Amino acid sequence: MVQRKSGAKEPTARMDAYEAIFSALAHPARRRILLTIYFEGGTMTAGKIAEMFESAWPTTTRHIRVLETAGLLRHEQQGRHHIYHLERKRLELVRDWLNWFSK
Amino acid sequence: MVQRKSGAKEPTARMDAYEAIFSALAHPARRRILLTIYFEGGTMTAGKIAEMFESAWPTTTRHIRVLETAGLLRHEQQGRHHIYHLERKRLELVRDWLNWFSK
DNA sequence: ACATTACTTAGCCGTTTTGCTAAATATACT
DNA sequence: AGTATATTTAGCAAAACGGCTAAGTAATGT
Repeated sequence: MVQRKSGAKEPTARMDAYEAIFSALAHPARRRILLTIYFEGGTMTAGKIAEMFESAWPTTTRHIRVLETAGLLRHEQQGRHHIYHLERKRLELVRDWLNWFSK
Repeated sequence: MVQRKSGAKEPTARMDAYEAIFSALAHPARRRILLTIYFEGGTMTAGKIAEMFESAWPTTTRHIRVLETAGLLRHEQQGRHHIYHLERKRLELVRDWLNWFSK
C-alpha cells in the first residue's frame, strides 16, 4: 500500500466512484428515482418512492440500495420512516467525467 | 402511431436514448474506449482500440458495438480498416440529463 | 489463386442483475 | 400485549451481460 498525504485520494477511488455511479445510473428506474427525489425537494421516504413504480416494493428497495451504495443517496430513519436524501455533489462526478471530453 | 409536426421527436425517443447511453457507459472498458478515442483526436481504428485491452479482440468488438448502437460511436470502413469516430454530440445528452438537477 | 491482415459474427458458459414472493424487523397505535 | 404500518432481508428464478474460442468475411499483398 502506497503512503499518501492525508486528504489525497487514490486515483482508484475516483475510478471506483465512476464505476459505482455509472452502473447505478444504467437502470431507468434508478435514474427516475433520483430525478423524482430532486423534484420533490431533495428528500423522500421509501414509501413514496416505491409508490411511483408498478414493481413490487422489494424491487424498489433494491434499486434504492444500489443508489445509496453508489453514494447518490443517503438515508436517515425517522420513526418507522426511512427518509432518502439526494446527494447532488456525488452526481456531479458524472459531469466531472464528461468534462474530460472538453479539454 | 401518433402524428406530430416534422422534426418533433417522441419523448420516448429521448428516453430510449438515455437508456442506451447510460447502459453503454456502465462498463469501464466502454468509458475508456470513448476517452481514448477522444484523446487520440476523435477517431481510431478497431485494431488500435483492441490493442489497449488485455481481453480478446471479440470482446472489444462487442463493447464497440454497444457504443455504436448507443450512438456514441459511428464507423466508416477504409480498406480493411474500420475507423471509429466519437460522437461528441451524443455524449452531450448525458449533460442534458444531468441538467435536470439544476432547474 | 493463395496467404495475410483486419476485423466481425456465432455461440457457449459462468456471473451478475433484476424481478418476484415470503418472511423478518422495527416503530407506533390501542 | 397485540395489531397495524413502514420497510428491509432472504432467497429463488429468469434474463441480461461479458468473457472466451472458433469460424466467417472482406480487403490487400505476393
